[in-house]
Amino acid sequence: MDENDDFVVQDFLPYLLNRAAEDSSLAFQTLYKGRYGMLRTEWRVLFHLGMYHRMTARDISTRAKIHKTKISRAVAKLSARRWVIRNRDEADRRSEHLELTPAGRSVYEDLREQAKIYDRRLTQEFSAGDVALLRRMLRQLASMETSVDPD
Amino acid sequence: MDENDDFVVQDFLPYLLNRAAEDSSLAFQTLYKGRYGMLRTEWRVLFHLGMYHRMTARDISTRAKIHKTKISRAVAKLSARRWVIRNRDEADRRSEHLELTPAGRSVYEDLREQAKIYDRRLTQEFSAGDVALLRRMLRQLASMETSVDPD
DNA sequence: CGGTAATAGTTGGTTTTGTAACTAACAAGG
DNA sequence: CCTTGTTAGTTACAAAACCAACTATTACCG
Repeated sequence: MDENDDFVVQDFLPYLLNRAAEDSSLAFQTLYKGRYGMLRTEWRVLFHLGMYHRMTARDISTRAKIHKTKISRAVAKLSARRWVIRNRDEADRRSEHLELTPAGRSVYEDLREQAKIYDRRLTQEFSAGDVALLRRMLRQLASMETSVDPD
Repeated sequence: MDENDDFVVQDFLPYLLNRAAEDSSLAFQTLYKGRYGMLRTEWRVLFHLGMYHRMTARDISTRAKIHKTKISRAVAKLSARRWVIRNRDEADRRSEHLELTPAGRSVYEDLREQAKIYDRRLTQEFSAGDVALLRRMLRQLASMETSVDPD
């Protein structure tokens, strides 16, 4: 237990990441919460459907690494609000395909626009190169693929 | 709502930050949970006391941006385990000064060592310069001061 | 086929968090 | 002093997350 070495827990990467994540998410959270009464998981499910147009709960679970129970409840709410439509797969009746309704899509479009603005505000104090590097490192830390694989 | 512009929500910084934070914290979380049955807030309180030796709940709240109810509960648990000692401030009997016991300090020392190792593992695939930049950017995004101000 | 295992999604019960109200102690102005 | 306001910390109740067991359906394999 060497007391006088260089590592300080305040620089511990998971700590810094969590702090940055919490703080940077806060204002945007109040936006989708206040404007649409959505929870974070609902917003995440919504934007995945906005991007990929047609996914099963399992697809979202795999891609976004969200547990299936959270997705199940999020989809239930989104579907009750008629923002998402569920279509049972007739070839495999266990799973169902999810899609945004036009109403759901307009919510998505709105929040996507807001996210874009918000993202710019967060990154404006950094150089474009630094921001690009930051995103690359974050993706790698999250063991996400850098490339966007098609369906 | 321009569909074919460049912004994709998957690059949304709060999303990337949250994913990286969750994934990078996971293994370490199982460590302090499994080894000491601690929650994240308890670990955070512990390491703040490990660094600063003597703080009030409010000090921790301010510095770590943790809500006072969470700290209250964390301190209650840490104190029940005799890892933290509470000393009421006789000049202002509302607040109490918190310190690690020897047992608490040895838990801290152990976890700090583990954190150091874990941090190295997380960052080893990046260059030292990139990691330094990453930490700087994360601190800035969390609106934390870069300098460590003394008590 | 028939039985066991695996998968998609849901539900229930327990923890954990978040929010608001609370107690106790101090501060400040009349 | 004594009312009003503020601060440190705790507690209670509601919302959300977590984990385990459950149903329904398909896959595998003797």
